[in-house]
Amino acid sequence: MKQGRNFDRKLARILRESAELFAKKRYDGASIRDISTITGISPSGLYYYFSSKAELLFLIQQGCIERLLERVTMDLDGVDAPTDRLAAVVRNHLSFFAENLAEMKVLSREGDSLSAVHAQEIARLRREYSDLAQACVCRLAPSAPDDVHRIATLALLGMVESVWTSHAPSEDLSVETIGSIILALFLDGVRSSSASVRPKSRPGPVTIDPVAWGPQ
Amino acid sequence: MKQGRNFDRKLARILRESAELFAKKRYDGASIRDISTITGISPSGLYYYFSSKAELLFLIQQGCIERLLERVTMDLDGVDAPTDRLAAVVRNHLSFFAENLAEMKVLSREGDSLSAVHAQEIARLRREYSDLAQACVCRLAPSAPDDVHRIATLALLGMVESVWTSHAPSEDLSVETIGSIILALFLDGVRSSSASVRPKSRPGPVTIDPVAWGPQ
DNA sequence: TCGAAATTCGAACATTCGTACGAAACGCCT
DNA sequence: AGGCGTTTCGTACGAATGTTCGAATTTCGA
Repeated sequence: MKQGRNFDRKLARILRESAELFAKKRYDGASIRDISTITGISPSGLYYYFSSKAELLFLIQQGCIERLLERVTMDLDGVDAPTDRLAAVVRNHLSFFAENLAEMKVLSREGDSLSAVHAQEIARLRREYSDLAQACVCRLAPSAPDDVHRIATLALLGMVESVWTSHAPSEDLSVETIGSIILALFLDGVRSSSASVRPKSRPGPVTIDPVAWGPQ
Repeated sequence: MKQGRNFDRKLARILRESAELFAKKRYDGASIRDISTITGISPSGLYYYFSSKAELLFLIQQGCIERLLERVTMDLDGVDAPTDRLAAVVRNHLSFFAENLAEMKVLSREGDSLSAVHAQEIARLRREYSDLAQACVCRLAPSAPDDVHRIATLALLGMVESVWTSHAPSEDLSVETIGSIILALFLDGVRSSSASVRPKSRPGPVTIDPVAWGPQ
């Protein structure tokens, strides 16, 4: 046997805990010895699971965006109406951010610090995701020029990201409410969306009700 | 004489050139010796102008956001119509970003890495700016609840920021065009704003910083 | 021109970093 | 139980980091 049964599981744990440390202290601010402390594995022992610190960062980012891509693809499957497709993208991006806060922070903040080949692979996956979102935007406003599609897509993803990176973790707004606000904002703007947002919803579970996401 | 005449001028030069290095290689990635190289001042000589590397970062961020605040305040002076006020905020934020790309990247990406007292001062200035923008959003949609105002403001500033930080290097869109797109997007949403954006204005192109995603 | 204040520098310090290496401990299969 | 491949660790190395300090140099008013 090349690797034991627990190899993948233990690596996954290292990636998860390292991601949380990177999210809290940044990539450069968290040393291998810090990771050793929180994982309980000696510094040299860690190198049995990855070959360099930069590769550790790459594995975190790669796993994160691959899961993000996989989930949005599943969520879009069978959805046809342009508005519904965009709603699915927003809902997916937002809830994935909420459920993988550490990894997504690392993904969005530590774009550098990668070797050239690793950076290229991450860039490829990011573009794949961005293109997927842009296609939804494009179908929603077919008459607009492509420049608008590009800027609007960038803006949409940036909206969600900025809300999560500069949002205090203990806010009382639910993911559903924030999603409704952002979706209404993106679809119809501040002026007409101000009245369409429903008042504070019941403190429901973190899972999202797909039906409640229409533009009403 | 306590300080020579050139002290402030030379410090300003150090801050500007350091900001560009921080924007390119991040705060942790740029060493004092790197700054020494690009400024032509020996490492120890730099410490005549600041007392620590963290203070250097603080001075960059403080100067940047203070100038940003000063300019948006001037731009808003005498403007009454809510729509015009928001347009002023968007245009100011966007053009300031374009003209101070390095400093703004440092301001938005290196929020940590500051001592507690320095971080508090920067946070205060940031909140001052954010409150100013939120007041404009509030006047634009008075009937919306405050939660919507907060999210919408966060989203608006995040849109602009994400456009600048993840802009593909080969874009030829002018600042005015991007501003029009974002403003229309924020006011009326994708659906109705797609037709309201003028096709392609002819103000001069904007030089865009390369990289951000290329091999480090 | 002289001397004090302002400015610059070279050299070195103590840490911390990522990582390599060889040996030890572990677990599984026959 | 024996033995082999997997996993873990202690130790140490070379490089790079932020910063200090005393001396050298420059600047400029009197």
